[in-house]
Amino acid sequence: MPTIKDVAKLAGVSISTASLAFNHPSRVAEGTRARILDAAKLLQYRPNGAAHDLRIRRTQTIAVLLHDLSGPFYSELVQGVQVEADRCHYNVIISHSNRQDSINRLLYENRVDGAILLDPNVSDEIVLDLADQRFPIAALDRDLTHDCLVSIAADHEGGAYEATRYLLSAGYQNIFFLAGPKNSLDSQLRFRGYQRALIDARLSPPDFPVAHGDFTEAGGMRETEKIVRQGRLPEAIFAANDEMALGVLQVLREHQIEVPNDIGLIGFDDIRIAQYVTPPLSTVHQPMYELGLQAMHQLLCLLSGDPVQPRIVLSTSLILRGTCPVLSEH
Amino acid sequence: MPTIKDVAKLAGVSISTASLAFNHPSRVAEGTRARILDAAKLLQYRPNGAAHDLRIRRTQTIAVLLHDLSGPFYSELVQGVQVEADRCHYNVIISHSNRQDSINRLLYENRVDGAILLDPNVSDEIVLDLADQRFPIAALDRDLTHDCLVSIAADHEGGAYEATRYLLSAGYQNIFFLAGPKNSLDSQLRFRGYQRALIDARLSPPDFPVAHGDFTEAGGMRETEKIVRQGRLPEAIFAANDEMALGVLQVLREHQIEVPNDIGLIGFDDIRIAQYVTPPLSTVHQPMYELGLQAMHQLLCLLSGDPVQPRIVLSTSLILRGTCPVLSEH
DNA sequence: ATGAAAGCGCTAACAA
DNA sequence: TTGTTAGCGCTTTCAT
Repeated sequence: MPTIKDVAKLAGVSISTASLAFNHPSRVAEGTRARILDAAKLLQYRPNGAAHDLRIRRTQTIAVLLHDLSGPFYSELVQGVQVEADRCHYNVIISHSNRQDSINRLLYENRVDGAILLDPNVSDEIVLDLADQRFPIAALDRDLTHDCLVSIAADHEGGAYEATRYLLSAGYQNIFFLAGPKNSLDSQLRFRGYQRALIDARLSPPDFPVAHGDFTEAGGMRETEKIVRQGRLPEAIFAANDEMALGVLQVLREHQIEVPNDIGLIGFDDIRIAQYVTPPLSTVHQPMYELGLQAMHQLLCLLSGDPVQPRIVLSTSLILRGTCPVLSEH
Repeated sequence: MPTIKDVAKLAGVSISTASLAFNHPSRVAEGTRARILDAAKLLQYRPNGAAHDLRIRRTQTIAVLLHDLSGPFYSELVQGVQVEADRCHYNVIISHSNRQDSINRLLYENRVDGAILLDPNVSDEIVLDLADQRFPIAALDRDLTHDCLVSIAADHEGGAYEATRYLLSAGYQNIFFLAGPKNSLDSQLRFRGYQRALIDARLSPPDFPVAHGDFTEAGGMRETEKIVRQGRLPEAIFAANDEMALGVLQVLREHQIEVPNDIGLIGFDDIRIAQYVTPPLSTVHQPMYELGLQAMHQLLCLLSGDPVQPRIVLSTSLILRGTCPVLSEH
């Protein structure tokens, strides 16, 4: 494997001139440069990235850690990240491993200049530890404060509040909340919004009917089965995410319970499938693209020492489709 | 930023002993090791990956290049890759940039030990050039031969043949093929399968009714609109991918053309949405997970010098759902 | 415009 | 078991 040394030798110049020819073409005579480039081509020279990075002490790369990349959901996020990264000539690599050493490798070994984290597998502790070591991080859907870190999230609580309020205004009284895993911050925030809407509407706190799914379609089915079997059908269900709502919809259909006539349903996320099911799923849209864009933007500010907004919350929007009545005055 | 030198100094040992403590713990006395680890923790030492990689001349990392990561479609592929990589302690990074320099960086600058390519943006020429330079590659959905390269693909032609044959056996005669972009190998192969099925069935080659979409839902809609407007509705449509089939379905519904009674439809890929639309889309399933697994497996063989299967074709399977009649004898 | 030389942080002979 | 030493391939002063 040829090195820059071989190229220099073949071109009859010193190593430094060869290096110059690649990195600052204008600082080397045209003829010399041509000779060097020719030599490189002839030898099939491939620069060694590790040596380069070691020397300049930067990688010009940021990592995006996702624990799950199913759905165009994350695709949009990455799209946003990519656009902003491209604008500033940064490179993006995505990792979606669950192996701890693989994560460490990226975060702890200076293999990237910073990271965007959307991965519940990485504990808050680790995130703060990294930030302590001045590793710039954009954390999505976390509630963390640190001067080397920015937090970005959709307004989960506000979105849930709006959805619940809407259900209420559509005449549904008894609204069931299908939560996500107990330790999910997103789910907790969405529950809070739901709760607040109910309290606001009734003045006295009711006995919130809640079950915990696991954010999967199967989990949604399971919990819905239970509800149906117990014969205590609510007037509406607000699912903490669309995946579970998909499961709800399916079980409801199996039992010939009509949506939205017999029961209303709203999900959260606005995954692509939401618009294809029958009836199309009403849901709370998260601005994933914008989230990605902002995350990358703030991260770049962190990297360049520019002032950042340490905490960004982006608005969601309620998408009314077929699983709840569409009120004209809305 | 502390280096291994600082750690060594604080622990009162030489640099090499410190290095040993990290890389071959058993080769250093327990007490010494403990001191070194303590020092590292105290200093918040972070190994420098670039220096490490430069020295050992390997990255223990492979790149997966995707031009599009929407859909659980690619998620499954990556899942397969990851599982196999984990088994062999390799790291995986995913890149989904379209910027040429970003791609080069990964492929041409020794930043990874090998790559899995599923990205039509990278030309066959470049792929062969890389292989020439002994950069190990697993190429998906390409027709390439090289001793430093493995080709992996689903049996596009066979899958299309089976789907078309099925449509024929279900009684549809006039079957329209909605192709992908003209330069797409996948689309070409699928067309070939379709063509062969028709020829086999009729003995004399018919005038194949074909239109070219662009593999998107919007493209599917556009082409279907044309067909409908011209009033020359075929008995069935075989779409070169599910995205386009989604568009077909939608336009058909808008025109109150009933599927599968008025017209049959089969797609290709088995994206997740396929099972959620109404009626659920019949399609040809590609074993994405298996494809990813095999790609990574062969790549690892290439990397370790083990014998490889230079060309792997995995079977597809016809998934019968609601957009074509389900024949009992099938 | 070009070259000599130092050194980025690390690993691995080899020697002690 | 530990230390000495020589690079890995590259960029970048600083001379010339």
